[in-house]
Amino acid sequence: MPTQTKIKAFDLRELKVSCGSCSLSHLCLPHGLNSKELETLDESIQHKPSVEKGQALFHAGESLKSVHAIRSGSFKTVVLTNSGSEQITGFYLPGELIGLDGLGESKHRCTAVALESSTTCALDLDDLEKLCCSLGGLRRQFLHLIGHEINHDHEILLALGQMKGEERLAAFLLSLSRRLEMRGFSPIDFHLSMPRHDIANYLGLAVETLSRMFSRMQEEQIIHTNRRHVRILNMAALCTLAQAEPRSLDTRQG
Amino acid sequence: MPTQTKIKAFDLRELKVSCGSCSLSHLCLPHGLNSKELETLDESIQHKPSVEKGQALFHAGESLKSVHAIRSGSFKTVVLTNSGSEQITGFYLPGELIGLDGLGESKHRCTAVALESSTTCALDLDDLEKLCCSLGGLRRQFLHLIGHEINHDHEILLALGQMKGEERLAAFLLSLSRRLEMRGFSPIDFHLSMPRHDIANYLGLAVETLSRMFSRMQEEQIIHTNRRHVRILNMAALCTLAQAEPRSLDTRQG
DNA sequence: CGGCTTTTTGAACCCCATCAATATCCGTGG
DNA sequence: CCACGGATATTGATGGGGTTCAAAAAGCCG
Repeated sequence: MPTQTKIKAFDLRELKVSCGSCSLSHLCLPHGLNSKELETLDESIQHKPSVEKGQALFHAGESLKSVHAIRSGSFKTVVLTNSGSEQITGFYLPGELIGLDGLGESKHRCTAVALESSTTCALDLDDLEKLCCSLGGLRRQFLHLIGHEINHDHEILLALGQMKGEERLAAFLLSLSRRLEMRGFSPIDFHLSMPRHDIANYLGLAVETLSRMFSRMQEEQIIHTNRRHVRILNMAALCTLAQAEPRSLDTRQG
Repeated sequence: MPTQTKIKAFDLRELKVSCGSCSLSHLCLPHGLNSKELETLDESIQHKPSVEKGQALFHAGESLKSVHAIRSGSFKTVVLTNSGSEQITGFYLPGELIGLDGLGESKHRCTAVALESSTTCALDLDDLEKLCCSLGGLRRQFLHLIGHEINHDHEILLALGQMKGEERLAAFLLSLSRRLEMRGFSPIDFHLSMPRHDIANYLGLAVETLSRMFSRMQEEQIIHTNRRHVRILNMAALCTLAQAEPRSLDTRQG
């Protein structure tokens, strides 16, 4: 704890990396930009110090100055009712944009909490808007990322509205698998950065029910799981459960 | 039916109205633009013939050429699983933008079906992008409407994940009430353009359950309802049920 | 009126929430 | 090194909200 501030100061220098050298550029805003355009984008990006596990990147109600691209780690976004109950609206992995929900009222509507020690890049919204005008590729990619956010929400809507507990978990694991694979990780053997409680909330289930679903899918030899570690044993069965096409939750042929 | 084509041809001329004279301009994309800017926007807008009840404005899988602003009537958007079950992701009223979910892959991911005879304005996406560069107000409004779409999705997520049946219905009616009021209609006495079946699907309930919720809220003197007609008798109680602040589902003080 | 869709109501069952208890992991300190 | 406490996760038992099956009632339109 006491040494943390020193480490942070060090990191701040270390983190002065560019979009061009970032391993996530193909997923993030830089996608499709040439090296000159990347330089322009770089100038508007602010590399933030790490957010520690459990800390908030931003809170609901705060005015929206910038959107954040995740560089490492992971986040959850939470909205809450006046009665105090909360709903997790998404989990965010490196390369994904967080804070888009604030565009409506120029004010964050959810709170973003780090699931582990994480780093982000902040993109000033005014700068981003201006850049979008001069860089068509950036504009298109920004809109694509917005579209993905909406699509993702619709997928969960479908899960919450139509699926049974086990199917929801299957869809969740499949979505995670696919996204991890895009980031160069194993799609069949991975670590969950969030506790059961968060997954349950996200999927609209009680923790106990979720735990039973994990156990049942283990009995059915679909997955092997030990706490936060997950290995997918039968991908086909998982897809069937999730009512998805083999090896993909949301990619459609066209 | 046979006379329809003639009527359509007539309507096409009739519908050549401008954003400036549109009663929805304060809610729609024109919001915040001056008269000169409105003219520019008008040139990119295509007034479409009416879509009849049950007809689709666009289908899932079609490539995304434009987004649509609703001018009159109402729509539902539906996503579907491979197993055939479908989930309604939203109901759209005049002044609202439909088709934003397609931004992700430049392809519609949902099907938009008219709930009644409706008219729309089509905005070519390429034109809209270009206009957003020159018209800062338009750009901001476009982003706001996108933000509203995301916020709305998160509200339903909260409803599906946290609320009981009766609470979901309360939240739904309250959201509708507020949106109708913004369009100059009575917020406590209105007509539902969608059947029970659609509301039930949207709220993740069985039709029978939804019908019981309607009946129960009538017994509780919170609403009076006769089929598609709804009158709100006890707004405070409705807000309490929906876990919302009095007279608003999603507006926050700040 | 007759056939259709839409809506409501009834009864039985089931999935899941809830309450309760145990088990496992992890960090801290003895 | 092990003991201890707290957070996390699993498992069991019970009950309730909602689905499902079934059917009647009410509107719509020919």
